[in-house]
Amino acid sequence: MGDAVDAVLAQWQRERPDVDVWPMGIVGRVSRLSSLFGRALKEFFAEHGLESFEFDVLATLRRSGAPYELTAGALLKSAMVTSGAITNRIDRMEAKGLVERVRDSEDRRSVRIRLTGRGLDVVDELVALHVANEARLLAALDPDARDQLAGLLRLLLESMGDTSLE
Amino acid sequence: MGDAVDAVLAQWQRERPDVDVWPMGIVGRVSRLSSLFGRALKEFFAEHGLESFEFDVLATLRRSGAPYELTAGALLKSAMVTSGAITNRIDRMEAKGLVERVRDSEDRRSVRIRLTGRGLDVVDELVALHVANEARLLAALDPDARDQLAGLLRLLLESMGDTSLE
DNA sequence: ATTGATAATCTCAACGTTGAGATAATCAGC
DNA sequence: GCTGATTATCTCAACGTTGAGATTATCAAT
Repeated sequence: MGDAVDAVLAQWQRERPDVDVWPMGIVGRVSRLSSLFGRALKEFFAEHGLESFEFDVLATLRRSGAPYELTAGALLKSAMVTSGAITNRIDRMEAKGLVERVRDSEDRRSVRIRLTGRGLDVVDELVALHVANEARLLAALDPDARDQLAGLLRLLLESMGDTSLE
Repeated sequence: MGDAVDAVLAQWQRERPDVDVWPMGIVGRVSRLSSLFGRALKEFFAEHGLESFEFDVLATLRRSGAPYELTAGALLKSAMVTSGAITNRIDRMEAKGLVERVRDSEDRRSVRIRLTGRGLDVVDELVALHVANEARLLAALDPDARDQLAGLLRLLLESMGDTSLE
């Protein structure tokens, strides 16, 4: 009974009973869980010859709908990384033939990143397997618990301004 | 109404109605939330002249109780990073006078990392402020919601083997 | 039209992590 | 006591991200 964070909370309670460290029970767990999920996904994608970030870019383009293209800026926000990272990622994915850069003729500052035929095939073949793998990681939750958890996380994200529109 | 992940789920529903992507509603939110928490904490610690990882090491040593020392290996597991990263972090914290290395006379392979007086002062002064800052980030949750969320996250962590003992 | 402000992307040096291998110490079995 | 396996930490080259600045394009106001 108890995860690693329970042990942390118990230690604080013993050492600093004057401080109620309950927030660590949430922030700490979110952080550890994110790290564990990240490792599991990395392993899964490696088995399919992809980096995690590659699937992330492919999926972002795929779910945006035909013609499967977005600006570099849109990809950057979605991935929550800096501009240098996106440039680097797209460079490598372009070299692998998963995406291509298309200069926007309307606004020539923009670069549209477009899924290639191969990129579309890869993501369409993988998405169901990926979701099944994630479902496996979440097998400890019954359907009610899933909804509760998603709802609580949504509440926090909204309160921190993580909305889609802006 | 709706966070960024809701928008992602709606896109998938439109583009690939044959795949039920509910797991992304949890894995994706945990990942985004962890990233947002990380940024907020980084900012908070910077205001107090620390890196996030520095507080993390200080706190891990502090809550272990007197004499406030742990092996490099214990710190490594707690921080979920690799050995190279811990060596590097301790090097820098030693240079700043926050911790010191003590070779274990029982097992001379081990190195015990010990809080200095200054390190102890820093963490003891900061922990209450840090927790208050985290509580601010979680203000959207009422006490019941906090307990529910912590419980659901614990369930997942336990199922993924994130236990304290081993 | 010109000017200045804003916007989108790319460049690149500094920095931190990873992860395999090196080093050194301890343990288990013969 | 040796020998081999194991354990703990450190080393270091490869790699990816950050973030400030450069570049190029567009927009707004005059």
